[in-house]
Amino acid sequence: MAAGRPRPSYLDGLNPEQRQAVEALDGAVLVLAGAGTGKTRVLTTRIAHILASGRAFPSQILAVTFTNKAAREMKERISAMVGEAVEGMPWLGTFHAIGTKILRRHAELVGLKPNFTILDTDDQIRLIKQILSAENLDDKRWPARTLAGMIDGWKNRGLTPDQVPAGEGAVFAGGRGVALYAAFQDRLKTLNATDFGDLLLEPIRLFRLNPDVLADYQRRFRFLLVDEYQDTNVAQYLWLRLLALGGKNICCVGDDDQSIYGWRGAEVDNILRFDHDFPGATVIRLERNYRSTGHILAAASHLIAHNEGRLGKTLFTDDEPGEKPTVTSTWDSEEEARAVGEEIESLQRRGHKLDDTAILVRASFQMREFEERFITLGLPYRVIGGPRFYERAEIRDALAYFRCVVQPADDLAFERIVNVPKRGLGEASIKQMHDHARAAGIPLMQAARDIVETDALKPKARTSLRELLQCFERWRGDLDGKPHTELAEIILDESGYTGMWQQERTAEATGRLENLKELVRSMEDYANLPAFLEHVSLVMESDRSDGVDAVSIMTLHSAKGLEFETVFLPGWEEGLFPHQRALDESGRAGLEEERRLAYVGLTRARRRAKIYFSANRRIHGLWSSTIPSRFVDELPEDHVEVEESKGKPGWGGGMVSRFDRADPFASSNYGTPGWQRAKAGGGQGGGFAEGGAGALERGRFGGSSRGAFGHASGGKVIEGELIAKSTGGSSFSRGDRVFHVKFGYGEIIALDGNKLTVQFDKAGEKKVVDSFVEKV
DNA sequence: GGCATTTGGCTTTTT
DNA sequence: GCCAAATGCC
Repeated sequence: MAAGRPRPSYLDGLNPEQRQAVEALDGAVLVLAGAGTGKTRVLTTRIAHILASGRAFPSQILAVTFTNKAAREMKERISAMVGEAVEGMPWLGTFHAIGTKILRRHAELVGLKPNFTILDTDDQIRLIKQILSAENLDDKRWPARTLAGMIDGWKNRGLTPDQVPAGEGAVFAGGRGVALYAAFQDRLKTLNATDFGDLLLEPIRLFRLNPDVLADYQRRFRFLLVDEYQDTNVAQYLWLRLLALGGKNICCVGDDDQSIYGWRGAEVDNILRFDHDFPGATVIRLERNYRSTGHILAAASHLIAHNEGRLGKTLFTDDEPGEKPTVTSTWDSEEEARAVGEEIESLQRRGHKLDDTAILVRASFQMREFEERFITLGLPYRVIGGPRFYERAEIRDALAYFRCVVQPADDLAFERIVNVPKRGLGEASIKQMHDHARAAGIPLMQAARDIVETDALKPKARTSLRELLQCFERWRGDLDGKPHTELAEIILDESGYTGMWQQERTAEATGRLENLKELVRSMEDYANLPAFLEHVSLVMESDRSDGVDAVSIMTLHSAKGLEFETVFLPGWEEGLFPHQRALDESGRAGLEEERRLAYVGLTRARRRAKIYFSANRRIHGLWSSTIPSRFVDELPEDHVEVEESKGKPGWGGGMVSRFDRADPFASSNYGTPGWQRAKAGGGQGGGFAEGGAGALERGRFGGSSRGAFGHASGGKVIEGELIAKSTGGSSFSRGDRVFHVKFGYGEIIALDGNKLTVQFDKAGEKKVVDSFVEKV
């Protein structure tokens, strides 16, 4: 791999923009890589190029990703290009893994010991619960989850307790939010633990408090590379920015149109502001798409063009136009699943592989209907995502045992397993230990040791606690003596943990025992127990794909980065997609993120994209009539095919059946908000009028005066902003009784255009748009 | 302390 | 309507 050669082979096959992105090594570079434009290829080739050209040693390159999967993939691809040199790339990993590495090296500087534990979300919440109950706060009124969410939010924004804006902490527990955050941080330090947020926040604090340490890393990292830059949160941005100070060579790759994690703290602004943050930055656009056919790309591009806050790219392809994406309406979600099932079977008959097929849903509750249908059909499928291996109770219990052996001060782990299996050590016994531990300022396990020597506990409890403690002593003594996998088995056995599941003799218990075996097996790859635990807190995946040809079912979020020959996109209905909550909570920004999600969904398809919406869907148990998603309207007419529903009657005509029976306001299909607005005629009424009227016209599928996807008059409407543009059309008046799908029954107490103030019987006073309620 | 019943919530998810 | 968690009872 001589540097002198005119054109190293790894540059072969790159298009001019990709090549520019690979070769522009100096200064700040932003690569705006549209969907399917070869983003990962550019990133990995760029690293190969840095190495091959001798600009830096592997250890001088910092390359960060979000997921372990992405990091692994990058490692593999780089080593394929440059050989084993990657072995020496110690700084390629997730933000959290690299943060941990830095933090362990300098733990003392931020009040931790190098062997600190990393708490996952579950531990974090249990700890917060303890703090809340110690403060005598009613956990009904002030749930630990809520505070955990707030703390995560602050950490995502890089805020330590003293930096939280005054007003923000005030909303929790009567102004005690920030104090509780501070208390939580204190507890973490006492436990020698961090949560995920700290893995970013603490390095920032470390760097700020110790400029010499920072300078050291700034010197070390000659090149910085960041994957999925649109997903970075403020803390990650600050972290990067500190490291990049002094005119570093930083290269961020991302796509603002695929930013779908705003709700967990990602700041699209980071990418939108890049050239402001790094003056003189080179911006390179990758717009040549190698994935999808022309029609799919056109549909996706046209859809995403409805977003305002974007940098703008124009994707193009040399591929044939191919099949137009289809839009199919169904009567209800059951028929939708049936239609998708039939289509897949038909594709299968024509020789398509199920592996090349995916169903991408907005919310996971949608999956069940497809699963049920596929079971009936005998169609193999796999659900991607869902509960992760290490989140399963048995795995967490086993890990807690191991943690107690390795880290006697790990109170959370000890508390988790002290009475699992049942040892007669209930709440009362645990309280004893807690009180003593707190009073003496010692870890729980040590407190337990003291208590065993007194007669504070009943003889029975005392004996079993003593036995447990003796076990831990013994296991700890074997840490160096026995191979760690063997020790792990001994621990699970002698503690009675495996015995507990064996006794249950249910299919579920068998599965759990399998998982435990799998856990022990996976330990073989690590040198010892501590090394394994270190790894497991950050990584640990369950995707054991079994090699069977099967349809993939997953959420749109987990589909990002994947691609399939055929993609089914069901549930394109207002309220579900875009999701009502995204609109309510984040208004326009929420809508744009939902639209990006739709864009991500469409661009997963190589040759076929099939969109569905159904007229009725069960939401929280209630059958509700629904309206096609505005995203359907935003697809370009010329690039989309409208299909008749496979099932019998489409919309207008005498539909009957289940809906009528299950519907609380029976026989009133024609009285639903959609119909009322349709009757009122087009743009009136604001709210969903546009979608509603259009939908019904399309519903008959006779084609309408506006064309299949003609845009109705009136501007875009975003719920949550409660646009009052309607005049006259409203048929409501004060005192009317109304029904709302979410809030139930209530009485109108005030009107303002199409905005109603309703006193709901159960939900209290709310402001709603009239199109959401119906007269009763 | 363990089991049965009631309650509440219900978008997306990584580390 | 369904599920997990929390409460209440024995």
